[in-house]
Amino acid sequence: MKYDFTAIEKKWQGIWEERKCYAAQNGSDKPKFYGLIEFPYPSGEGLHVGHPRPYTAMDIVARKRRMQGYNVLFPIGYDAFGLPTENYAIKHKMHPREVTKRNIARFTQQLKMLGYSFDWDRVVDTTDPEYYKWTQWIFLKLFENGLAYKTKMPVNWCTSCKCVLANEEVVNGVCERCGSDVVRKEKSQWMLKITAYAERLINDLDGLDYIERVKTQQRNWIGRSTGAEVDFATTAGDTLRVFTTRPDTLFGATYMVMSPEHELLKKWESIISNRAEVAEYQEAAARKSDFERTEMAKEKTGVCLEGVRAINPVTGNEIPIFISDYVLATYGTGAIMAVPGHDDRDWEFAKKFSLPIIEVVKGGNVEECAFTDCQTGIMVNSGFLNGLSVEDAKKKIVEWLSEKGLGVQKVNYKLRDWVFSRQRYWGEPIPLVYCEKCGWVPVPESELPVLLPDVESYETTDTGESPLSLMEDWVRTVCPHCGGPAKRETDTMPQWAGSSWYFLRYMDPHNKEALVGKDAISYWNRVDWYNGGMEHTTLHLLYSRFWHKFLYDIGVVPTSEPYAKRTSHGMILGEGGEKMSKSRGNVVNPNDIVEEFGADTLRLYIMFIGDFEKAAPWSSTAVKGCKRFLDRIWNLCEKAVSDSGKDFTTKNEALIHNTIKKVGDDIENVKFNTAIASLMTMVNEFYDNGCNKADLMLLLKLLSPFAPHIAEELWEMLGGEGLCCEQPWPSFDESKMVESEKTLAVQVNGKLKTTVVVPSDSDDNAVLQKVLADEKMKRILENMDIVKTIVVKNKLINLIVKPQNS
RNA sequence: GCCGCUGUGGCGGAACUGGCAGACGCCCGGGACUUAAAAUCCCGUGAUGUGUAAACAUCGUACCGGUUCGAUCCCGGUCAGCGGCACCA
Repeated sequence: MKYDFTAIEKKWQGIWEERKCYAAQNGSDKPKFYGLIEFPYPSGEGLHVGHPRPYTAMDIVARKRRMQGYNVLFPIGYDAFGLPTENYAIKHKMHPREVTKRNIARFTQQLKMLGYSFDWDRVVDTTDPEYYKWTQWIFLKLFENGLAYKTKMPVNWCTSCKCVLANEEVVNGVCERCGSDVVRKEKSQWMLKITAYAERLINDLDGLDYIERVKTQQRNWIGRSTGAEVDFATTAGDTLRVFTTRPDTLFGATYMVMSPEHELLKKWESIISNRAEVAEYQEAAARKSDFERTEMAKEKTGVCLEGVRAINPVTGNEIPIFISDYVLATYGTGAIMAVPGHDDRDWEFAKKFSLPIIEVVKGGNVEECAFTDCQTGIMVNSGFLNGLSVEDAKKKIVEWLSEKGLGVQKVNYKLRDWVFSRQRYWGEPIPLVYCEKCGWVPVPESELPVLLPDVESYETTDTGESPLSLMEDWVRTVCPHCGGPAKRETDTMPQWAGSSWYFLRYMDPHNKEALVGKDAISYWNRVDWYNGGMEHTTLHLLYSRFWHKFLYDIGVVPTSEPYAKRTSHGMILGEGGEKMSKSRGNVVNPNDIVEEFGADTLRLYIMFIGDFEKAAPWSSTAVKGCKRFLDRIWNLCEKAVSDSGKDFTTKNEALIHNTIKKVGDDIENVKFNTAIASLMTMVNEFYDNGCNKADLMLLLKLLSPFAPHIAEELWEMLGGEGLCCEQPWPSFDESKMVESEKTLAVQVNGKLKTTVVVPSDSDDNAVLQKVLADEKMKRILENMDIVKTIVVKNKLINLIVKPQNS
């Protein structure tokens, strides 16, 4: 009989579904395991060959855990709000809901085709009102707790999407999604105060089992720096406050710089004598996008304020104040003290404007360039700090400043609050109404969800308002507080909203009373293992940690972190090593692979392709190797059935036990490629030295997480009881892992000469005698004295020799 | 500029804690089976050199140097590539 993968895969998918093999039990006595993958955005293109990489990986883990006796929650859902769907709907004059429904149906069919052990009774869809009701509920709680606020501010505006973007969505000055220019625009926006959680988001990383590069990237993004705020008196009478990480260099501060947007400038308008020049500079800066501002970074520009000067608190010197766009309004206090001797930017600026440069940390030549390598060193030209180390100087100056009431220690973060409104249709409506009398009022919980109205057109408006703003009947409402006339908020939430808590809903997806029931959350607790892409590290992963911490604070969830463990997979590249994309025409469709080779081969290949954590190029020829491997197993099993009278003996017991251990360990360490390689080695061994039925059944159990369909079919063919996927995971016997004989490397002066076979754990002398008896070694050692012998047990022997009589 | 990662055959990639570099797979070559092809099975396959051959020698993990009996692995330096952040004071 031939390996008819198409029929076999259909057959077992049907059986698994019918028996509900993969349904998770809430409140079971078994130990629980919650494995999570990032739910897909159901795009119109359907599943891409990149999707199966993380899915198969976690499916393997989930299947192994079930065999190990765990009650496993391995869910799937759809992150279905978002712009591509909306744009497609506009173009084809369909309702986004219809487009979404169609795309989800396609994804579901494709995912089922790959044989994933998802619990299909727990599917969530972020666009389902039963789901987004709770997204809105969380927003209301954030609002009630002062973590959602509306403010007029310069925002990132995508010129093509006609929509506001979060900082995290702007990449190199362009829109992360469409690549169009992003400009700054003053708009009134809903914001979430993620900065209030900056410290906890950074500190709590320490206790998590995340791969290091995820932690590093999040730390960099949050960007903590410790320093001090220092107040400078000015001749105008006002205090100019700055943030610095180097208060120790205060004696070297020879001028100040304010951002062009600094609010003191308005106040000083009347006393600045060159206000026309200042105003011109401010306007020019405002016209530039953030991107242009950084592009211009090469050449420093600025204007010196005439009529106001600052006073350096330690030297008492009057120093000039400049405005320059190299100082950001949004970081620190929007003003700096410039220490040109020890900061590249300040140095460059000082040179251009001929400002004094003072060395305050010994070690460089500040006339040549700024001496920035000064985290350690000795203070000079610094009055009462002279002779101190940088470290001591920092302490002393902060003490001195706080005594005088001129400064305090201060921690700053790069992280900004999260711009949470979008001017688009296909998102969750923000559940607030605006009343002239009462201001912003939350929609009562009992009235959730606030449903998306059916609009005629989803086109973006020319005014930059949400399409919902044109639905006057929907917008007009009554104030829940005073009953007077009020208007609904017409902006919607960003795509990241629904994905910030979806893993909680999986625990209890049909609950109508709460986003997750108390019993469900106390049983499942949190995600044990979450695998996802690096591209979400500073977006979804950070946002969802933030929401989870908030939900913890208000008592909804029992843990302050949502995910105990985070791993990440590399991208699947096109055949030539380039990124797979429609425009390059190198996209591989999983349907084609499944049709030609079967889902098991695709699953196996996508895991065998290379290091899971690194990018790997697709190879259409290498896929065949995995198909061949399955064919070889198929043939072995067929032979075992027809030769059932004969009893083969397994010669290599150690190999079997080593393979069990290796496959198990490799799965835990996301080394799927080497796990498969060791299964291949095992099969090769069976071909060389024979095997019996029991050996094959053991092989099938190890294979089943990787290639579950063929494993079931062959399990049945060999007369196995029950389902292969429900067998206990094989255990290994440590004592049987050691081989009776070892092949040792024999080196002379560190160079390999030959090998010898000795019984395991032979003592050093026995090894040496064996080596000395070897014909080849006799030849080599002729006329040589052995000076030293090094033996590494069961591994190698190294003889250090020198010629005789020398 | 700063932070992080990576560099191994024709290709994808292995190598535990410093101990036989190249597992496993692809490609390629040879053989068996076949009328033939495909499929399958068996053998070979880092480079160079010597040898009819079995075999042997030398070189080899980006490059230069160091530590060590022994280095893909540790240390110092250089080069190249990838990713993140980027005027964050």
